[in-house]
Amino acid sequence: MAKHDPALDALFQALADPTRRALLERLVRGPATVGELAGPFAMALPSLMGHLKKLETAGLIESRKDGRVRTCAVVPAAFVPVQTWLDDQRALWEGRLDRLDAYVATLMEERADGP
Amino acid sequence: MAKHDPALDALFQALADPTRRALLERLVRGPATVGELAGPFAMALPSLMGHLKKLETAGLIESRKDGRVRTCAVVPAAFVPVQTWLDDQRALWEGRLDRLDAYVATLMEERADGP
DNA sequence: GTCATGCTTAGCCATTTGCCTAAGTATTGC
DNA sequence: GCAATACTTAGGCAAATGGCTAAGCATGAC
Repeated sequence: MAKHDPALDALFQALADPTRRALLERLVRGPATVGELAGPFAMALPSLMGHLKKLETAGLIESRKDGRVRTCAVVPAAFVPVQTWLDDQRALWEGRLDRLDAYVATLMEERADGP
Repeated sequence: MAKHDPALDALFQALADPTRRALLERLVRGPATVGELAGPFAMALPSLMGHLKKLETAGLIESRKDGRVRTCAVVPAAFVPVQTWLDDQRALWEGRLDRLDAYVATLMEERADGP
């Protein structure tokens, strides 16, 4: 059990912004240049670059510069820790339900055996 | 397609903090009072209450006050939009791979039919 | 009633976030 | 070379975040 996973902090934080999620939604459909990514957004380029930087720092995207053009692509593996954390919580929750079921079953049996 | 889902903003934001994730990790195991939740944390009570408030605002937990004790419980359904967004992105990514496969297959056929 | 308990409210403070404009750098096209 | 293109860097600014202390307000125990 990780007591405090900074990678998860960065991942969830990166996903918490609508602009960054929109960028990812675009990039899962295929790589794009910074200019192409910026197109749909009513935002100054440096602001958008800031978002790309955060996505890259979190590991959610990678980018390479060819000449004067930077091309970005999503890194699907980066979503795994997020998915894993969510799955873990669901497993714990369901485990709790199972124990509750077992407990209720025990109560029922005791009642059936009772006076 | 939601152009900008504020609920997702709040959910991911809520999950981006290690203290709040730790609180959720505790609560998926069962309900707890504010005092019980605060126990393990080296943090002043008002700070921790702030985190609980954010979790509740995001819809990830619910709380009720009985007498002077407030009891909190996780709301598993609240995770659904997060999971859905992740699933959607994976589906889009996989769709892209499928189209890439199809494209490669087309190329291969063309080459086979070629001069 | 009085006091301890368990939150709650109010207010302050440092840092981070998200956005901007302006100016700079590196390629590419003519 | 010279200009246009595509980012990039630098710096500023308002608002949000995450933490604190101090004081307040119900409730439960005695």
